[in-house]
Amino acid sequence: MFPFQIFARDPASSARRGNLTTNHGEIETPCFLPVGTRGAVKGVEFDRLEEWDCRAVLANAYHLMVRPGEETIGAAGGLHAFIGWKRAILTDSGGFQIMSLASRRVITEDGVEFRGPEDGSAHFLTPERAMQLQAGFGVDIAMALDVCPPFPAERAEVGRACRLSEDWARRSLRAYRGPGLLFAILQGGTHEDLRRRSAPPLLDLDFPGYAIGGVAVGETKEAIRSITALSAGLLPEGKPRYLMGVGTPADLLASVRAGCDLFDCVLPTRNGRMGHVYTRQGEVTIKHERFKDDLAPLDPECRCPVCRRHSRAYLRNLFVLKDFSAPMLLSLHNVYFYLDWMKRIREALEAGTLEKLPAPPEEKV
RNA sequence: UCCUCAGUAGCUCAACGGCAGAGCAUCCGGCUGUUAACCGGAGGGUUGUAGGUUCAAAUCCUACCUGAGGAG
Repeated sequence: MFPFQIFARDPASSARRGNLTTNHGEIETPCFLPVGTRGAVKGVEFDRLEEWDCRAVLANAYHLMVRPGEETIGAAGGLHAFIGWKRAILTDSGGFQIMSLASRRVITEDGVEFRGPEDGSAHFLTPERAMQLQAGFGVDIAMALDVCPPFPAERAEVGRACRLSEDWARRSLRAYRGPGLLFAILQGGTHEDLRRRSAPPLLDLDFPGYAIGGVAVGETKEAIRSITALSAGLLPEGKPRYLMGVGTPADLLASVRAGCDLFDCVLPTRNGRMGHVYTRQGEVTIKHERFKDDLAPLDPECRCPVCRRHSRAYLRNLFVLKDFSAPMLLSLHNVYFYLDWMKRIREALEAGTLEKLPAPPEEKV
């Protein structure tokens, strides 16, 4: 039986409610995966994620290859055992690092060579190597190695990224021998024709799932929304669609409506550490002086342990004092908020009320 | 009572005759498959006080005030 089943649809949009079966439990979609690049969701314990019914986290094969290395993870019995997480793990292959570490890599038809200050040595990543890593880690969802161009980028560069990503997807599929599901990634930047042209060859390869990549790398919000909607429509109806790296709570709702099923984003954890939190009322920058004596919780309707116990004034004080608990507590709230937001989206989908679900404002409180 | 040293941004200190600066703090902005508990911007001064020397003084001189240390 195909691991992805859809059992409810939104009559007013392309949104669907599904289940993705993995070797480490069911992922109820639409689903948000907290980002744990190096095998830890920064500031948030796995106990909490389990308690909050988080079904999957994202890690990064490239970063784990650099540190601690595949031997260490292999000796531990795989990535789940090494990090102590029993539920599903999705690993990105390192394609994003081709963009984010652009100053320290050389890209060729064969693969990409990274060299940098992490441990002083060079690391070569090919599609085959990325598959070997992810297979050895024993992850539940592995990603093909792709090339993620930044925005803005020359059209020719985006076109080259599309061709390489397609070629590398083919090589990834041929090389992957792991226990998980392998997803391919659609590129094309903001160019509708490149997206349209890139999708069919990938679909011909018949991956069990497809991702939309190269989104939210510098474009406007409008571009993010339109590319996402276009790309989702190019991907198979019956397979999971993973929108990589997106986004804000409002982005997530819009993308669910566009037909996406899986999401990850650093915003809840990174912004939590930076003192920026998401609430039903809007976004709160906790360091602002106006919260100095605000005894209300971050979000009065939030049921997270931080909002149940602490006031904005207290959290601001911790943040201003640089107490280690501040970034942790704010990340905790944000991750809870994201997981809860996706749960509300799923419930609305099941109840057929998604159309009426209001997105949290992106304005500041 | 005398001697020595020190007083510069909220704090710690630079500048030692030639445009008064930095770090931290404060305030503001940014962050979308993490090189990020990060990056960027702004505000903030009668240089302890009062005189003097000089084209020019935070800087040199005099007195006073405050603080630290020492002597008696």
